[in-house]
Amino acid sequence: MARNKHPEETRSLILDVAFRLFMEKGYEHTSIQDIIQQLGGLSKGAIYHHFKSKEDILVAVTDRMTAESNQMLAYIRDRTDLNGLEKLKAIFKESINRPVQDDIFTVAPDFHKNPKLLFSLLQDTVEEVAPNYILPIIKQGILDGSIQTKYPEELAELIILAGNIWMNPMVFDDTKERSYGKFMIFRQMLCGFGLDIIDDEILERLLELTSVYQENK
Amino acid sequence: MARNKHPEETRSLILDVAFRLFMEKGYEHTSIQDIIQQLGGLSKGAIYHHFKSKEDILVAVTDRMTAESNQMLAYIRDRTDLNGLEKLKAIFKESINRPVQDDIFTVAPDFHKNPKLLFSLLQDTVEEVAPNYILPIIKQGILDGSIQTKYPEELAELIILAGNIWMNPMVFDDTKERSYGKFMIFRQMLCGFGLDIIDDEILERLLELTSVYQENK
DNA sequence: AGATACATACCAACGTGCGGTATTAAAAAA
DNA sequence: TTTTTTAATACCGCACGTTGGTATGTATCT
Repeated sequence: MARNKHPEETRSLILDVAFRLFMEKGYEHTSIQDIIQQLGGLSKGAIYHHFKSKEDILVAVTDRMTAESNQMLAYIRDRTDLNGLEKLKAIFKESINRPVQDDIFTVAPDFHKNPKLLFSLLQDTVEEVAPNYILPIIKQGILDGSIQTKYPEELAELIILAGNIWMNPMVFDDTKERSYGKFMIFRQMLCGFGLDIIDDEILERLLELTSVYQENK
Repeated sequence: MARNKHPEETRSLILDVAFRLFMEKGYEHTSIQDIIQQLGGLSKGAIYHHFKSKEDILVAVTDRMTAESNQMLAYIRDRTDLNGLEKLKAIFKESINRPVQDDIFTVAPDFHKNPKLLFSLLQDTVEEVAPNYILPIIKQGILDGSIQTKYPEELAELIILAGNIWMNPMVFDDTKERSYGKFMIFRQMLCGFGLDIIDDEILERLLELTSVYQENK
């Protein structure tokens, strides 16, 4: 096969295929051969030209998964018209409405059988999202008086872990009822921290989303 | 090598070695060969006589890790002299004092690089511990009036996930200060659910433990 | 005799490295 | 400006070492 003028497209194609296969069959049960076959004409050398290892592909895949979401987080974090509490509220509202989730929903992945991918997401949540996006917001909230806590780092981590991982209906394959219960408990937890950021509008949208996920399986 | 009169000892030995290696190098970077070498004289046939796959060894390892803890949970769950809230308190007190943790602490494992093992523990927590041990206690608490919630399943899951996974200093390699902060946030969370089960005695013991872990690394 | 507890030899599949080739864009020469 | 050279890039495809797993053999137990 001839050389491609736009290598980024090849790279992107590899990621497309890898993402789909990782979701469908799991990272560990997807071989480089599998990716090559679905790629149509490309060779092993091509893959190892663009990525230095299979694990490197996984990193790129998860990066692309979270990139869009992180952009939104950065935007809200850097707004100047909201106080800390309002920013938190905005984040949960947006993270539910944004299509990042929809993309993933259409694949209907099984994190249930994908420890590596889940772990990757966990890591990203704890090492990137919590300290770089949620923490600054909470710190601002402490300064402007809208949030009270003596342990902002840990609060940031707990909130985003619960919200992003535990509440994600894909991770533990929750039923609609289960998701609803989780959400109510999550809401109560936030209230316990003095964070009353979940309103009925958000709640409704969440129930819609979980329905979509249920139907697509 | 001659045949062993007590095959359970061989089985146990395999698990000992596997456990140590899984902790030190991670499940995926531990090969069957590695285990054989550290086993001293035993062969591949021996391993595959006692376990049907590498994954099967992992399951056995995690089972052994949680067995002791689960026994304690069952004991407290079935006591008749405590109400629900008191049982919850007893559980957190015991889970910190019990030596299961100490065993693990001496190895100073890196869950940080061990997606499979962490996932295994996560699964056990959600599918075994939460529904079979914590949930019955919460349900009892609802009946006897010591606990109030409309979503016992989800509350059980969140509490035990936070307590067993998030608060475990090994999972995300926390510093002493980090552990302290997490614990305080955890305490506040529980209070938010009307569960005032963390007293100063528990808090002190926890700080001791995390110190031990820090020194052993 | 038959089940158990291993040892040995082997296999297919895997991730990865590498020598080679075709294609391109940029620099140099005309 | 056009042509030529150069060096980097995009890709091929096979070979290599390792991996998890199996089939078969053998000694030892009940």
